Amino acid sequence: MTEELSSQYQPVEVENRIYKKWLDQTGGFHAVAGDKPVDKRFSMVIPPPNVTGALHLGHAINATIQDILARYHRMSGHDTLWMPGIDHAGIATQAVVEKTIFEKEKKNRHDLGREELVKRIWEWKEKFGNRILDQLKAVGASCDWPRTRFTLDDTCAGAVREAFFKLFKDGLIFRGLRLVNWDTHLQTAVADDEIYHEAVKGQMTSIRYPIADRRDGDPEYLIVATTRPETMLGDTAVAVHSADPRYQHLIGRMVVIPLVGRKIPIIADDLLVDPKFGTGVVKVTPAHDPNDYATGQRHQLPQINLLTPDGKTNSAGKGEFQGQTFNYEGLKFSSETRKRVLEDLETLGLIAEKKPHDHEVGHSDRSKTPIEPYLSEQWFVKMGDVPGGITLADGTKADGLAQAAIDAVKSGRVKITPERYAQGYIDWLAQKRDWCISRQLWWGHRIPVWDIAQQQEPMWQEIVAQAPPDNQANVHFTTLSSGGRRVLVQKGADTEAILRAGATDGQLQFREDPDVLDTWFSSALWPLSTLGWPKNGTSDKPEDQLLPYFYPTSVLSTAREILTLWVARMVMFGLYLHGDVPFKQVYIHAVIQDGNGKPMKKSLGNGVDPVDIVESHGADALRFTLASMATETQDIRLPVVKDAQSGKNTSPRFDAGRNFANKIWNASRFILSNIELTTVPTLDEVIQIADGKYLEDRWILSRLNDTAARLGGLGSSRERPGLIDEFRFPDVCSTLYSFFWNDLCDWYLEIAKARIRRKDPHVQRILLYVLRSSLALLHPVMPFITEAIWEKLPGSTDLLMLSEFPQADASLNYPEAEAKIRTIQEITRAIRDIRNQYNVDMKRTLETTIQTPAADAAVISGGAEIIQTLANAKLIAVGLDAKKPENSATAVVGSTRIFVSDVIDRNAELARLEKRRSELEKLVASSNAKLGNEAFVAKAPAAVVQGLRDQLQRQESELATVQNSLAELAST
RNA sequence: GGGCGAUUAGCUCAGUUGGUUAGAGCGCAUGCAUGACACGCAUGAGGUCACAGGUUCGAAUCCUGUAUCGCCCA
Repeated sequence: MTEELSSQYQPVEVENRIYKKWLDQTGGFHAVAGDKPVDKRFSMVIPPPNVTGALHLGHAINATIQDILARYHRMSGHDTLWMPGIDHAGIATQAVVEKTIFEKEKKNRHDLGREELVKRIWEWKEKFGNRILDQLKAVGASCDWPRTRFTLDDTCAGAVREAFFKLFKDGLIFRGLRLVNWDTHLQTAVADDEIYHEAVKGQMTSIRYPIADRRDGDPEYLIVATTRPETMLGDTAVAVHSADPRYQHLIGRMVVIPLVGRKIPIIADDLLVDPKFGTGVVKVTPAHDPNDYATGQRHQLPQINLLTPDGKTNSAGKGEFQGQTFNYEGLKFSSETRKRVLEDLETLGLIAEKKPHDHEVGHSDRSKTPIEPYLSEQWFVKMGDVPGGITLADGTKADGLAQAAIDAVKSGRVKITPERYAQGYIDWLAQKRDWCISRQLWWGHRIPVWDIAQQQEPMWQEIVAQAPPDNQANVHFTTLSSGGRRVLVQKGADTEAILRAGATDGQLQFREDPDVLDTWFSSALWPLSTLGWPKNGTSDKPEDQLLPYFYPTSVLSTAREILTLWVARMVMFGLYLHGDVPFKQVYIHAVIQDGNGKPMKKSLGNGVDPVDIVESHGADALRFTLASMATETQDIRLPVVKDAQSGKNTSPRFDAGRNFANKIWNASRFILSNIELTTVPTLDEVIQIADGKYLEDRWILSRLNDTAARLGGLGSSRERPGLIDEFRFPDVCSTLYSFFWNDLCDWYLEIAKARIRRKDPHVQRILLYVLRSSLALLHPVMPFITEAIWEKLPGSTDLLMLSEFPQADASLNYPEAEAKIRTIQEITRAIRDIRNQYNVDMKRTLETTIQTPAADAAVISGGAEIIQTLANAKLIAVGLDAKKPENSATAVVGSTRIFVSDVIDRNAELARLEKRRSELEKLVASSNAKLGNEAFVAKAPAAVVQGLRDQLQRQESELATVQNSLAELAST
């Protein structure tokens, strides 16, 4: 044994081998639908990482958390499914691949064409897209790999089609003209979360708008300040505050837009206008600013779009003013047009003031170019309430999609941990803002909508009517309320064939919608699609059994920034499409920052690559450290340092995990090299041994049992939840750590060494039993090292990961042994303290006399062997009448006095005792003050008062003992 | 501007309904090659719980306000 285990744990040597062994023996952690009751099933879906992604610490901490849960539940005998997969991440992926192609071939997407670009992205995906999954494996993730899904694969595509079709038929998808965030470089709408804001040095320009039809007392101009003068070409009003005395009388009158010459009304809008800011007059450009858009809606103002999709001024950007013509068409909107507008205004003398002004400008995360608010036709999912309500898949009614998702959290059907995050979720949904789901991209789920030439609709109807009935149900015609376009929506491959057949005949004209769906649309279906929806146990195929068995999933563990974008939408779709919530619990994990509280970012160079840590410290060390950090606060700091040798970022925090792994390795090595057993003893055998003469055996079993109870709770159905069930991962780690390191290694192994040396078979059994259980308790957090040691246990054949998670057992509770060992530990520490204080060599045995009341004397005498071993002491006498030897040092523990002979240093002794006396006097004074307070004695619970009295008595007794010792010292 | 979080030992964090002397790891100090482990062992030092009020017999804990940092939403 010893020769094959090195004295330092080498994780790289074992991790690959162990992971392969798991894969081989479990079919890749494969789970199938079984026949267990609901409370014996456990399922999770992984938040699918982007296909372009590489593992970062956020992934690593979340994978660790999920894997702890998965392994714990699997070991608890639950059918456990952890569904893995990756997200096609529409805009991010397309941008990455487009960039690569451009760098290599100097071709853009239009040069390649749609089909070719999509083909190239698929090739790229096949080549690089699984990297992050391999990295997750390096961390130990026990996902059901054979089931790995991709949001763009056929199964997910089927779910997307089905969902879109149902939403559309129910009138919950509509076409609308809305202001969207427009990326003029990529020429697509982008979501709010794909935008970052950057401070830009700009200019606040005050422009004079002439008042039309001036009357007496009217000013000549209204002065309007703006940072974006080019948008004035699309102004459709100017707004003032209704209570502003400067302008009240002008409300309802008109101004003329310079350069354009259009007359626009002066309106009152108290939401838009802050009369204290600037001149108190605001221009309103509904088509180019979100606030103005809302204002436009309130006042039914026209919307004038000035922008072409590629960011230039369109034909609306011209006009006549004061007899001159101005035309900005074709100029770049926010740069060239702005410059020209300012020049022209300057020439006309209409600029009242210019001053520098820093403001925040939204930039596209993908192209890094400024975002333009852009009025365009997009597809939306209706989030708000619908007259008459909507019907969810279980037949119940809801006011609307957003409301259904709000109610699921409010009613507790979905429980969010930490609870405070529920409010943000509810507040966001309560806005019920319609969800723009179309993206002008090529990489993604194509929107399954076809425009039909109006006169051909009868022909369509005819073709469909001739199709098999099954297929007829898969198409839906409608006329859009906006614009009156006829469209057809369809799902299923067969109907698509019909469409294409009709088209190739040349008789029919239809145009497939060019856009793709927002990536979150397919992500929102993730728990459904990965489990096989819309199929629902409709066939005997195993993959069709997953949905009824594992849905709703048990836990979703994720980061807070996607609570709204992703979690809320999954809840919505789960209820609407399948009639139940997608998960019962949501756990939001903390975000790891660097040591200065800054988020880890590539651009800051402050990130730690988890793969580096796996290489330098081992996956178990990484996991233990991350789990120790997974608190319920929102941010956690990880001090980052650059490793001098490798030049890579790392953190000393990971050493704690590595050291713990090494400790586990060496303790196991020690135990295994000293046992001569061929099987692991049973619980009954161990209880029989514990009932023998060795106090420490009962104690360590009791400590082990307490650890199991804390981690996993009590009872087979966990009537009392354990730390893992409550997501208290740092407590899980510290409980494991203190049991294994302090109780087992520091105390039990040291006590047991004498019996180990004389090959006591009983101590071997206790050691093996405790080690085996410890490995099982540690396994969810540190799977590799525990599995590797497990292999070496006598008679070991099965995988640890498939063994039973130890349950607490009342017959292993030994409270009396725990109390006795506590006393023995105190005495031992006191003797060791004297040895340290007086610098006595470890090799010298200390002759010790202990003066103590009868009750403690029995305990101490019973534990004499332990004390003598661990403190290298020899107990000369123990008892109330034990006398202080000449020239001895004194330690005081409660009312016990410990005399260590022949180490006396009078001054040091005096100092020690004085210090303790001073501490005790303060404590006694404090306790006396409390007990002297009549209000306290009258109002505090009796138990608290009595507790304090007992404490005071102990303090006084110890103080008397110390004073006694001081007096003795003075008299010698 | 609105909401949320954090502020406890040099550092990173615990501290579960208010109640006995506020804990851990790292770091620090002293000693130690001890038949598992120096990625170790033993012992120790180190905290007016951000600040100011308040409630209470009693506050790190509850309330109000202030400051600093951070996150989310607009």
